[in-house]
Amino acid sequence: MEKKKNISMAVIKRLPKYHRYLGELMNNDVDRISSKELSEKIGFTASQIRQDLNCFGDFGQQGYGYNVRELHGQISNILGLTKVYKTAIIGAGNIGQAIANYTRFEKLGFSLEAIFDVNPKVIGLRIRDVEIKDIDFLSDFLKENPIDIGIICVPSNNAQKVCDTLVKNGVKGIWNFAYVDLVVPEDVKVENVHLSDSLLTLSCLLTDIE
Amino acid sequence: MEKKKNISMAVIKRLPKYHRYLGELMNNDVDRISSKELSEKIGFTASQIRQDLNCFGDFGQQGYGYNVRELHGQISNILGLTKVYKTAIIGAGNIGQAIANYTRFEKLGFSLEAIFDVNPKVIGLRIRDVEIKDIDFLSDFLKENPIDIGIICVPSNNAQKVCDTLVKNGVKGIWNFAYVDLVVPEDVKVENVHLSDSLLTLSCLLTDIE
DNA sequence: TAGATTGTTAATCGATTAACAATC
DNA sequence: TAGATTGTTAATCGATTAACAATC
Repeated sequence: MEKKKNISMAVIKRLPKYHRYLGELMNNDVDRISSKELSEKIGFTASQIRQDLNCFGDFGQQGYGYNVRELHGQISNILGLTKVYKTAIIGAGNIGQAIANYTRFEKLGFSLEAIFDVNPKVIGLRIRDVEIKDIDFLSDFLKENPIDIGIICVPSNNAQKVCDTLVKNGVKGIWNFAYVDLVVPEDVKVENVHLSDSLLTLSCLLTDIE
Repeated sequence: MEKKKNISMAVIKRLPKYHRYLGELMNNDVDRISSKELSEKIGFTASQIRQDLNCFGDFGQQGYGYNVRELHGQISNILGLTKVYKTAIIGAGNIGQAIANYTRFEKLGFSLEAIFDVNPKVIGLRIRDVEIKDIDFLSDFLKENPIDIGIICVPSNNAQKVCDTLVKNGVKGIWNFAYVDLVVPEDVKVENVHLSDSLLTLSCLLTDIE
């Protein structure tokens, strides 16, 4: 096993979109596609598509294009969708509950193992068969049940503390919905969903200036 | 009023982060900050910070740095936070309800005017004093009540249809949580929150390849 | 074989960083 | 005035696009 060292973040950020479009093509029983055709659907240039894919291997065939099913499988592989990731949600507020209720993530191979919260009113409740546990037991739980991805949905002021607990107990992936930038060791990966940033970006695009 | 024509998306995407960090500095009663100090906090280079800010004006002062309160105000202005945006949520499922329950967006000047759904079980319910309306009345509602930003939280297969209705009734900003790429006229801006893409990016970062 | 389309190198474009004169 | 720090130009770096030989 060797790290994907030289793959730029720009490329990685495009991979999920390839995965999605190829999945749709598969569902529509399309067998093959050229970079040119895919380009028209997905909105990247054909050149960029070929460059991106060639970061990972020679998946195409001259004169033919790409086999949709095979390419989808390759990208699934690159995205790490061939294994099951164990996840835990910390914070069962609005966003935590929303994420817990999603079923799409399960289908992609992300298994929700536990939910934690501080609020006695929600502790003991169940979301899709997963009981909300007292956050005081987070550390103990992680020691017994290794988790791959911690999904942080607590208020910003508690997020770093929760993050530290996760990291201390071996969690290597953090999906962070709190509006803070978390500090983690180098081997821990953080992916932020900063909804306010997203909304402000939109607001900026809608605004003219003097 | 003149368009921010030559500002790259890379710069725009950083603005919310400036806004957030400067807001925190203000809360901590910091009066002035140099690009170097801000660089250490925010994680961009000092040079990049100065370049970014100079896209919009000369906000600093040689030998002194930037006045925190003034710079925060300028960025609020650039982000369009000086006006109130009227928003409507379409789709009162998990994510729609979560967004509706957020109060931070109200504080930033985004006012939730209405919520729509197809499900008779939720129509008539209220989230923070906003009643969930029948989606059949969306078009009529928009004609009477101009909306700046439509927040699409319906399932992917209905998203484009909802989007078309919004656009047809003058909505210029779409905050899209559905997992599709929407087609809109050039003068309509779409900001996507594709949670699956985000999770898959994280999964990719956690994965080694052969 | 002829046509199509890849993989890949080279050229271009854009974004980031470095440097420094201007100036508070 | 001396020191600090900006605004801005120039240099570098990286990402995208174009071009085309290789080859199915």
